[in-house]
Amino acid sequence: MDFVSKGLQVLPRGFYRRHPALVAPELLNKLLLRSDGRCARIVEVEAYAGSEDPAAHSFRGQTARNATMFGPPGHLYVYFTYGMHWGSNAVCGEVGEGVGVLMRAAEPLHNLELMYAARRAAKRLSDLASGPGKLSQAFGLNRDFDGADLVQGDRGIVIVSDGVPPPDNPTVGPRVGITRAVDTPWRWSVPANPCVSKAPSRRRDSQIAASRP
DNA sequence: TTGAGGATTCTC
DNA sequence: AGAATCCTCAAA
Repeated sequence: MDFVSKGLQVLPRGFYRRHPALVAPELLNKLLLRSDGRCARIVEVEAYAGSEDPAAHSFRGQTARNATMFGPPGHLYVYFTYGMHWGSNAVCGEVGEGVGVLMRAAEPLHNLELMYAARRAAKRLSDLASGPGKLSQAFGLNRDFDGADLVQGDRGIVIVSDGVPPPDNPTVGPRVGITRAVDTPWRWSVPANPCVSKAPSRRRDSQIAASRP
Protein backbone atom coordinates (compact mmCIF):
# COMPACT_ATOMS: atom_id res chain seq x y z
CA MET A 1 0.00 0.00 0.00
CA ASP A 2 2.54 2.48 -1.15
CA PHE A 3 -0.09 5.20 -1.52
CA VAL A 4 -0.83 5.39 2.23
CA SER A 5 1.19 8.26 3.67
CA LYS A 6 3.19 8.06 6.84
CA GLY A 7 1.18 8.99 9.89
CA LEU A 8 -1.93 7.31 8.55
CA GLN A 9 -2.98 4.01 10.03
CA VAL A 10 -4.93 1.48 7.98
CA LEU A 11 -7.89 0.11 9.93
CA PRO A 12 -7.15 -3.56 10.69
CA ARG A 13 -9.42 -6.49 9.89
CA GLY A 14 -10.49 -6.76 13.51
CA PHE A 15 -11.97 -3.26 13.40
CA TYR A 16 -14.63 -4.53 11.02
CA ARG A 17 -15.14 -7.95 12.59
CA ARG A 18 -17.93 -6.72 14.90
CA HIS A 19 -21.62 -5.86 14.83
CA PRO A 20 -22.20 -3.07 12.29
CA ALA A 21 -23.97 -0.92 14.87
CA LEU A 22 -20.73 -0.89 16.85
CA VAL A 23 -18.50 -0.31 13.85
CA ALA A 24 -20.63 2.43 12.27
CA PRO A 25 -20.17 5.26 14.82
CA GLU A 26 -16.47 4.43 15.08
CA LEU A 27 -16.13 4.89 11.34
CA LEU A 28 -17.01 8.58 11.78
CA ASN A 29 -13.98 10.82 11.24
CA LYS A 30 -11.99 8.05 9.55
CA LEU A 31 -10.58 8.77 6.10
CA LEU A 32 -11.58 7.18 2.82
CA LEU A 33 -8.51 7.22 0.61
CA ARG A 34 -7.87 6.37 -3.04
CA SER A 35 -4.48 5.76 -4.57
CA ASP A 36 -5.03 8.70 -6.95
CA GLY A 37 -5.00 11.07 -3.98
CA ARG A 38 -8.72 11.47 -3.42
CA CYS A 39 -9.31 11.64 0.32
CA ALA A 40 -12.37 12.48 2.43
CA ARG A 41 -13.40 12.30 6.06
CA ILE A 42 -16.39 10.02 6.69
CA VAL A 43 -19.11 12.08 8.40
CA GLU A 44 -22.28 9.99 8.07
CA VAL A 45 -22.88 6.23 8.21
CA GLU A 46 -25.65 3.67 8.56
CA ALA A 47 -25.56 0.12 9.94
CA TYR A 48 -27.26 -2.81 8.18
CA ALA A 49 -27.52 -6.03 10.12
CA GLY A 50 -28.31 -8.91 7.77
CA SER A 51 -30.86 -11.54 8.77
CA GLU A 52 -31.90 -9.56 11.85
CA ASP A 53 -32.56 -6.41 9.82
CA PRO A 54 -35.53 -6.24 7.39
CA ALA A 55 -34.03 -3.11 5.78
CA ALA A 56 -30.78 -4.83 4.80
CA HIS A 57 -30.11 -6.05 1.26
CA SER A 58 -28.98 -9.29 2.88
CA PHE A 59 -32.14 -9.85 4.96
CA ARG A 60 -33.50 -12.58 2.68
CA GLY A 61 -30.20 -14.35 2.26
CA GLN A 62 -27.37 -14.34 -0.23
CA THR A 63 -27.90 -13.46 -3.89
CA ALA A 64 -25.59 -12.54 -6.75
CA ARG A 65 -25.99 -8.87 -5.91
CA ASN A 66 -25.19 -8.97 -2.20
CA ALA A 67 -22.65 -11.80 -2.21
CA THR A 68 -19.82 -9.51 -1.10
CA MET A 69 -21.73 -8.69 2.09
CA PHE A 70 -21.56 -12.35 3.07
CA GLY A 71 -17.82 -12.51 2.56
CA PRO A 72 -15.03 -11.55 4.96
CA PRO A 73 -15.14 -8.23 6.86
CA GLY A 74 -13.10 -5.26 5.73
CA HIS A 75 -14.11 -5.52 2.09
CA LEU A 76 -16.06 -2.97 0.06
CA TYR A 77 -19.64 -3.87 -0.90
CA VAL A 78 -20.76 -1.67 -3.79
CA TYR A 79 -24.36 -1.88 -5.01
CA PHE A 80 -26.29 -0.26 -7.85
CA THR A 81 -29.73 1.29 -7.39
CA TYR A 82 -32.35 3.56 -8.95
CA GLY A 83 -30.88 2.86 -12.36
CA MET A 84 -28.02 5.29 -11.88
CA HIS A 85 -26.48 5.39 -8.42
CA TRP A 86 -23.87 3.41 -6.56
CA GLY A 87 -23.64 2.89 -2.82
CA SER A 88 -20.53 1.87 -0.91
CA ASN A 89 -20.38 -0.17 2.29
CA ALA A 90 -17.73 -1.64 4.53
CA VAL A 91 -18.51 -5.31 5.17
CA CYS A 92 -18.55 -6.09 8.90
CA GLY A 93 -19.07 -9.04 11.25
CA GLU A 94 -18.11 -12.60 10.41
CA VAL A 95 -18.20 -14.46 7.12
CA GLY A 96 -21.78 -15.48 6.33
CA GLU A 97 -23.51 -12.80 8.40
CA GLY A 98 -24.18 -10.34 5.59
CA VAL A 99 -23.73 -7.23 7.70
CA GLY A 100 -22.10 -3.91 6.92
CA VAL A 101 -21.94 -0.13 7.20
CA LEU A 102 -23.10 2.17 4.43
CA MET A 103 -20.90 5.23 3.98
CA ARG A 104 -23.47 7.98 3.44
CA ALA A 105 -21.43 11.17 3.42
CA ALA A 106 -17.89 12.47 3.60
CA GLU A 107 -16.04 15.76 3.81
CA PRO A 108 -13.58 16.03 0.92
CA LEU A 109 -10.03 16.88 1.98
CA HIS A 110 -7.63 16.18 -0.89
CA ASN A 111 -7.69 16.07 -4.67
CA LEU A 112 -10.98 17.94 -4.85
CA GLU A 113 -10.39 18.59 -8.54
CA LEU A 114 -10.82 14.93 -9.33
CA MET A 115 -14.01 14.83 -7.27
CA TYR A 116 -15.49 17.89 -8.97
CA ALA A 117 -14.62 16.33 -12.33
CA ALA A 118 -16.40 13.14 -11.33
CA ARG A 119 -19.46 15.10 -10.15
CA ARG A 120 -20.45 17.69 -12.68
CA ALA A 121 -23.60 18.58 -10.72
CA ALA A 122 -21.60 19.65 -7.67
CA LYS A 123 -21.28 23.41 -7.17
CA ARG A 124 -19.80 23.49 -3.72
CA LEU A 125 -17.78 21.37 -1.35
CA SER A 126 -20.93 20.33 0.49
CA ASP A 127 -22.41 18.91 -2.75
CA LEU A 128 -19.44 16.67 -3.46
CA ALA A 129 -20.05 13.68 -1.20
CA SER A 130 -23.11 14.56 0.93
CA GLY A 131 -25.05 11.39 0.15
CA PRO A 132 -24.28 7.72 -0.55
CA GLY A 133 -24.61 8.10 -4.33
CA LYS A 134 -22.61 11.32 -4.35
CA LEU A 135 -19.85 9.87 -2.20
CA SER A 136 -19.49 6.87 -4.50
CA GLN A 137 -19.52 9.08 -7.58
CA ALA A 138 -16.98 11.51 -6.13
CA PHE A 139 -14.61 8.60 -5.54
CA GLY A 140 -15.43 6.79 -8.77
CA LEU A 141 -16.63 3.75 -6.88
CA ASN A 142 -18.69 1.37 -8.99
CA ARG A 143 -19.08 -2.32 -9.78
CA ASP A 144 -15.34 -2.60 -10.44
CA PHE A 145 -14.70 -1.91 -6.77
CA ASP A 146 -17.18 -4.38 -5.34
CA GLY A 147 -15.23 -6.81 -3.17
CA ALA A 148 -12.08 -4.70 -2.89
CA ASP A 149 -10.19 -5.40 0.32
CA LEU A 150 -10.10 -2.18 2.34
CA VAL A 151 -7.43 -3.57 4.64
CA GLN A 152 -5.01 -4.57 1.88
CA GLY A 153 -5.72 -1.49 -0.20
CA ASP A 154 -6.90 -3.69 -3.02
CA ARG A 155 -7.76 -1.72 -6.21
CA GLY A 156 -6.33 1.41 -4.57
CA ILE A 157 -9.08 1.99 -2.01
CA VAL A 158 -8.55 1.92 1.73
CA ILE A 159 -9.90 3.36 5.00
CA VAL A 160 -7.36 4.90 7.36
CA SER A 161 -7.19 6.88 10.58
CA ASP A 162 -5.26 10.11 10.94
CA GLY A 163 -5.68 10.05 14.71
CA VAL A 164 -8.87 12.10 14.86
CA PRO A 165 -11.26 10.17 17.14
CA PRO A 166 -14.96 9.66 16.44
CA PRO A 167 -17.20 12.36 17.97
CA ASP A 168 -18.10 11.82 21.61
CA ASN A 169 -21.69 12.73 20.92
CA PRO A 170 -22.56 11.79 17.35
CA THR A 171 -25.94 12.76 15.95
CA VAL A 172 -28.17 9.69 15.84
CA GLY A 173 -31.36 9.08 13.91
CA PRO A 174 -33.39 6.69 11.77
CA ARG A 175 -31.99 5.43 8.48
CA VAL A 176 -32.89 7.08 5.20
CA GLY A 177 -34.55 5.79 2.03
CA ILE A 178 -35.78 2.50 3.43
CA THR A 179 -39.34 1.18 3.78
CA ARG A 180 -38.89 -1.32 6.61
CA ALA A 181 -37.43 -1.04 10.09
CA VAL A 182 -37.75 2.69 9.48
CA ASP A 183 -37.48 3.60 13.15
CA THR A 184 -34.31 1.74 14.02
CA PRO A 185 -31.85 4.54 14.95
CA TRP A 186 -28.86 3.24 13.06
CA ARG A 187 -27.67 6.37 11.29
CA TRP A 188 -24.84 8.30 12.85
CA SER A 189 -23.26 11.57 11.76
CA VAL A 190 -20.74 14.15 12.88
CA PRO A 191 -22.67 16.98 14.56
CA ALA A 192 -22.90 20.24 12.61
CA ASN A 193 -20.72 19.01 9.78
CA PRO A 194 -21.75 20.80 6.55
CA CYS A 195 -21.12 17.71 4.43
CA VAL A 196 -23.75 15.41 5.94
CA SER A 197 -26.57 14.37 3.62
CA LYS A 198 -29.79 16.32 3.34
CA ALA A 199 -32.26 13.73 4.50
CA PRO A 200 -36.07 13.84 4.28
CA SER A 201 -37.89 15.76 7.00
CA ARG A 202 -39.19 12.75 8.90
CA ARG A 203 -35.86 12.34 10.58
CA ARG A 204 -35.86 12.61 14.34
CA ASP A 205 -32.20 12.96 15.02
CA SER A 206 -30.88 13.55 18.47
CA GLN A 207 -27.62 13.96 20.25
CA ILE A 208 -26.89 11.01 22.47
CA ALA A 209 -23.80 9.69 24.11
CA ALA A 210 -21.85 7.42 21.81
CA SER A 211 -21.89 3.82 22.93
CA ARG A 212 -18.30 2.70 23.24
CA PRO A 213 -17.99 -0.90 24.33
C1' DT B 1 -39.91 -14.15 -19.36
C1' DT B 2 -41.97 -10.52 -16.85
C1' DG B 3 -42.63 -6.77 -13.87
C1' DA B 4 -42.26 -4.26 -9.60
C1' DG B 5 -39.34 -1.71 -6.90
C1' DG B 6 -35.17 0.25 -5.18
C1' DA B 7 -29.85 1.77 1.27
C1' DT B 8 -30.91 8.30 -4.65
C1' DT B 9 -30.17 12.60 -6.97
C1' DC B 10 -31.42 16.49 -9.60
C1' DT B 11 -34.50 19.73 -11.52
C1' DC B 12 -38.72 21.97 -11.95
C1' DA C 1 -43.18 17.02 -6.40
C1' DG C 2 -41.67 14.21 -10.29
C1' DA C 3 -38.46 12.33 -13.48
C1' DA C 4 -34.50 9.80 -14.60
C1' DT C 5 -33.02 5.01 -15.53
C1' DC C 6 -31.78 -0.02 -15.27
C1' DC C 7 -30.44 -3.80 -12.48
C1' DT C 8 -32.07 -7.51 -9.53
C1' DC C 9 -34.89 -10.99 -7.96
C1' DA C 10 -38.95 -13.57 -7.23
C1' DA C 11 -42.79 -15.31 -9.39
C1' DA C 12 -45.11 -17.25 -13.18
